[in-house]
Amino acid sequence: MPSVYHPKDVEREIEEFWKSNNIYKLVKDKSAKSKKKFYFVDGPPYTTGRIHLGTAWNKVIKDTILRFRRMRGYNVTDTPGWDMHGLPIEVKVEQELGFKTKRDIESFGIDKFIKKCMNYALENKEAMTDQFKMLGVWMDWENPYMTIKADYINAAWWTVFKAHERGLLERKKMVVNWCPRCETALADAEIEYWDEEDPSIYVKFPVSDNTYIVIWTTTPWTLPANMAVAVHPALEYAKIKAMKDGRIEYLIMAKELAKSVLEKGEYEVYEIVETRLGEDLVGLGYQHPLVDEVPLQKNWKHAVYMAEFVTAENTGCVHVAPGHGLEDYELGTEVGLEVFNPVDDRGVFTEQAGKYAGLSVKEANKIIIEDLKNKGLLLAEETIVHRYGHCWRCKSPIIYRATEQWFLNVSELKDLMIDEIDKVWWIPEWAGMSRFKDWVGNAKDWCISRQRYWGIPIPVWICEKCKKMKVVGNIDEIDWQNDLDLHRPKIDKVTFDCECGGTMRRVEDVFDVWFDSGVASWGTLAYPRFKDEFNRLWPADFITEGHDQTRGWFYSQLGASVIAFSKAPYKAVLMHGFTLDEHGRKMSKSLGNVVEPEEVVEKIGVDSFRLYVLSSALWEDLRFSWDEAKNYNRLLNIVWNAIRFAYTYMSLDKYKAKSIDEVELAIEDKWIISRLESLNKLALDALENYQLHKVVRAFFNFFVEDFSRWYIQLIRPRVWEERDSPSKIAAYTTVFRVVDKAMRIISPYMPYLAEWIYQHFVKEFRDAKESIFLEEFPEPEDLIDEELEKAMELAREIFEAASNARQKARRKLRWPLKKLIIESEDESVSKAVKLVERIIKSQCNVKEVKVINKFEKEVVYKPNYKVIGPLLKEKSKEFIRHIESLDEIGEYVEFEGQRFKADEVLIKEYKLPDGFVEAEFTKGNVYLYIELDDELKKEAYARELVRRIQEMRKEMDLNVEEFIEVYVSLDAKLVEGWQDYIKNETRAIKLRFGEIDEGYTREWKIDGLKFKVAIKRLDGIIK
RNA sequence: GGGCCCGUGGCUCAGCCUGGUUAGAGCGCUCGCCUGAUAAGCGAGAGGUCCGGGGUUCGAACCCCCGCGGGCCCA
Repeated sequence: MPSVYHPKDVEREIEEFWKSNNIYKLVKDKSAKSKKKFYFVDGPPYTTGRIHLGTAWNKVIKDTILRFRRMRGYNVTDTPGWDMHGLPIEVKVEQELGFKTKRDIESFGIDKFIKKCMNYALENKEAMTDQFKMLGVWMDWENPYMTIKADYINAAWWTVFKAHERGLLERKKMVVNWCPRCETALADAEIEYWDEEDPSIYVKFPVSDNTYIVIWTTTPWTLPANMAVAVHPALEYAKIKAMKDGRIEYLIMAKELAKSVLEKGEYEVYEIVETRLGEDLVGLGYQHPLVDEVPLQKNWKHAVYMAEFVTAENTGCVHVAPGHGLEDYELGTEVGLEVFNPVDDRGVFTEQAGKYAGLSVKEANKIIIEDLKNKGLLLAEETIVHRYGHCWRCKSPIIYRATEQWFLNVSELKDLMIDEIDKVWWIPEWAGMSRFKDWVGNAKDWCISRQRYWGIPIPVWICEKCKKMKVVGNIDEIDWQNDLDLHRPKIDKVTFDCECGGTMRRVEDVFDVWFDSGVASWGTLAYPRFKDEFNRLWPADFITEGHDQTRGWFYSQLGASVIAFSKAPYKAVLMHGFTLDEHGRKMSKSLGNVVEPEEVVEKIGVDSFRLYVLSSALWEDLRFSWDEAKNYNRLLNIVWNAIRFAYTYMSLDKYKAKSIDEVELAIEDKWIISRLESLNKLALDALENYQLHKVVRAFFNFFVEDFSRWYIQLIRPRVWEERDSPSKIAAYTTVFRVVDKAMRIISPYMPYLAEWIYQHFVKEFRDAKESIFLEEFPEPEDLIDEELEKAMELAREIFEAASNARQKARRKLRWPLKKLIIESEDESVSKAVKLVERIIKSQCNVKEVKVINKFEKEVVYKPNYKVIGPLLKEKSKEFIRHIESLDEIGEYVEFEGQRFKADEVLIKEYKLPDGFVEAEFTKGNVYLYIELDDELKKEAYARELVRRIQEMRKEMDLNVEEFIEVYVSLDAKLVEGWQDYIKNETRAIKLRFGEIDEGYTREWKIDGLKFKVAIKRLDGIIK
């Protein structure tokens, strides 16, 4: 084994091994034989071309779960998916071609444009596949599901057909989010909000000559489409007589808001002349403020209506434009207002807007404000910073427009959806029960149509003559040749003959891309073209995505599935967090804080990366910290070194695996085996319950803390015993069991290193499978001994306390000490210590360990001057002398007829007997006797000498098994009785004291005593 | 305005569901130790109003309520 863990080498070797031996396929074949199914559906990443840290995290979670399930004997579905349609790609291609509007696309040619989009998606898919593979993600990369393929499109069409059958598909005029750049409708899920500065104006709508009703708006451009004013029925409104620049006006607005509005309008004096409830204002007519500029407005009557959505904010009177607001539209439909929308697809005013025709809404804002000012209708003008919606792809501010769109009426299915949410296992629970339910509870009908090109064509054909509608639910109803045929513009040429003799043509729209992925749980199985797999697998056993998918994929899938099957499409959903930078900010190019997965993997290796991202609660955001990530590399290095230590000796001794029943286990062996089984139990439970982070912690706690830092230290002497020593074989057997099992447990998390260890360590000592991933995930065995685990815990605590005491007394661990006294009132301590006494002795390097209830200490009372002084003043000295004369001190001290509480006037101190140093542990104290007698000193010197000879052997670069001759310029008496020990430890054939002979020589110092050591190597001489 | 989540040493995070020793870990810092796992490793020390306030309880980081701060989503 190489002396240092180089993740790159490990990854390269294992990747090559997997590839040339077809391991993934072997694992799949094995998995395929199982009857236990595990249907996982991949949330398809959008083919943007590069994965980021979040996507990497996402796939690592999935891969870890899938590897675990395969090892648990499940037949795992691991089809990866790709989300390949939609605006993001269109926008990218448009940018590449320098296009500004849809007209550019039309003149370029839709067919060529679609081809570009398709190539773009396919190329990106390839690039991203490589990136995922680089993370060790084992999925069926050769056979992914793609939203652009015929089978998949068929699934989408079939779903819409189902909706149609159930009367849930509807074309209706509705106010929708509209992107003026992309010239299409957008779903709520496609809107990004951020703060933006907008005008905030108060406008007077003329009721009569000098009377006005005052409204407020941040979108002056919607005023040309104003049709009404809404007031809240129960709100109190006031008519106010107000004066400004010598003119008197009567203004109508909510009474409680009047003051602030009038101040904004800089009115000098004002008084309320009349108040009325909102409901009493209904029917009050007014003149459209821009009637001269928008002549069409003359055709309609404008008046006040009441509406519940009005709140006591701004003026309490709401400008209503049914063509530009959802609530406005709903009110308009209710009371029969005209839905006037003089804005076209590009966000430009049409001829209907009179004076404003040809202006974009943004440009019109300024001019409209100017016009209102000139007409004396602008009460006040300010700006406001508020959250405004933007197109998720091109970032343009959206507008609201009433247009004809296709809807899935999912709001009718809300109750069913919520019932289904209850049946799903959510991890964490609040992801579904609180967050998701809240979103679904507010769900509106789903606008699934987009006026775009690169998407699944909506399979609705309408007769030009009689308007009869046909929904195609099966792609075989039309003539198609290859997988990618079913796109625009080809599909647009397909027509059907109508019964009426007319021709049916397809509506031009394509689907909202969220609808694509919404059908993934059956689309990936090519249902309904093929039914077997679907019948066997559906619904999904497990999905996992980030919390942004609450309104995204969790929702689109639930909606589509409830339409198609009246049932949730998944049984368990793990919601994970976002990756943020280490300060908790979003990673973004503009902030310059983006960390690329490649960079991380390059620096610390795939396994470290995977362990890092799986180490904290998955549903919480991950603040990426380089220091933390690097730490996992360090931990793996410890794992490596621990295994390397064992490997060195086990391979030297040509160890062959034995069962633990065949050897006589020492107490520490039984202990680490018990710990191993505890880990096994915890890991299995955590993985089955999707608590992935718990395993990472437990694993390192076990492998680094228990195994490397403690167990290996305990067995070191056993490892150096002669070749056939049963105690050594028992240690090897234990080590082997630990490594073998622990690697299988952690292999889903760190596939490369675990496989490497399996190939180079496990296979060396036992018959093994071709790959660790052909092994079973270990089943916990009944070898947990809690009493022993507790006892060992205590031993470690005592060791730490003893180390602490040594540190205080400056006694190196290498120097043996006479005795260690453990003081504890806890009955269990003495029992536990007995169990592990040998270990405590050897680790603490003491000759004797004793447990007692009470360590006798001399009690010394010292006067508490701080208290005594102020209390007794000039008598203090006398009092102190009195105390010093007492032989014994009870609870009270009598002095000149007064009683003092002893613990108030005295400070009680304990004095340890000479030679002892104290330290505490959780269940008591330890007392270490640190005085050295001659015998101990000889041993200490011997150990010091051994240490130095070893150091020199290393400097000479000697083989571990090589023999030497040693000369030491010391008096042999100093190590009397320890000469054999020294020879044994250093593999010295000869050990001479006195004069230095020849060989490699160095000067040393022990305890201030200077001397020389010379070492001669004995080439070729074997004892 | 509403929903959800988060707030624990300088930093990154466990623990909270299911209340119970002296609240843990890693990193960083200081001081040591060990060493044929050695371009490693280990220990100790310092460092905490568990966001604040109230409540329930014999007992609250944990359960409840009210605030404050941050994030996401909605209006």
